[in-house]
Amino acid sequence: MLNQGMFEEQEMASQMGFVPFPQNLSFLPPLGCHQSLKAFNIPPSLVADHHLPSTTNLTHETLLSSANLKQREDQDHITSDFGGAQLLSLQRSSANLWAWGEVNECLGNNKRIVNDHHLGVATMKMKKMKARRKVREPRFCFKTMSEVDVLDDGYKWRKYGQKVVKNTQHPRSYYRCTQDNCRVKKRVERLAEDPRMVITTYEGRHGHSPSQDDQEDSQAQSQLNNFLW
DNA sequence: CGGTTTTGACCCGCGC
DNA sequence: GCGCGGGTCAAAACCG
Repeated sequence: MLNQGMFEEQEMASQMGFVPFPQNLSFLPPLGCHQSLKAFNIPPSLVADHHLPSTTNLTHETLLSSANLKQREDQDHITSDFGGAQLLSLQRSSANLWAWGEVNECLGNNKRIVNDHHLGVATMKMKKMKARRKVREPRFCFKTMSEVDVLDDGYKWRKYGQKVVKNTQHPRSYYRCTQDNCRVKKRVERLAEDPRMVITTYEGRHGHSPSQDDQEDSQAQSQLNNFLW
């Protein structure tokens, strides 16, 4: 829940026409998304909200951060004071409670070694799938007004699925980072109520930097956006 | 020809 | 237990 102070803060910032993304975060949103926001220079009119449109029973997603587990633990009582830029709520959502609970669980169980040699291929596959779905990374989500569905955030993505979700006319697309050993995913969809809005949800954290080429592209994109805005 | 997208099938979690 | 809906897989199609 946002407290009254934060509402006022947001209101004020909106009137000023700019939402400064906190630069002095010691714990950054996953995946270098802060970089994306910074690069895109997203004003409040375009970052209308931060929530997580998903199948989870989430009512208020946050622009959360996740440098490490301990910091997550400490965030329960933080009212996001980032050097005066109290514009992002840091709150433990139900979805992320679930996510972090599972991360903890997996960390605790990482000594478990299973000998799968005797198992059939199908069973192996199933176990892999279960293992993969066991860990749900923290998510970071923002909403922008954009003609294009996929914002260039400097990373290379490969689409691995598309789904029409219930009660929406626009399909949701699923992307995975193409970098080896990088398991970061993102979902892109258009808001049902306002198709001009694109909702991008990142899951996980990159363990690498964007490619040089893409960074240049991103800068070009950013300049284009600045021009348009 | 290699990387990417498309798309139907499948799996899993959840609510009833 | 069953059905529903979201998320993922993987083969085929596509593309540069």
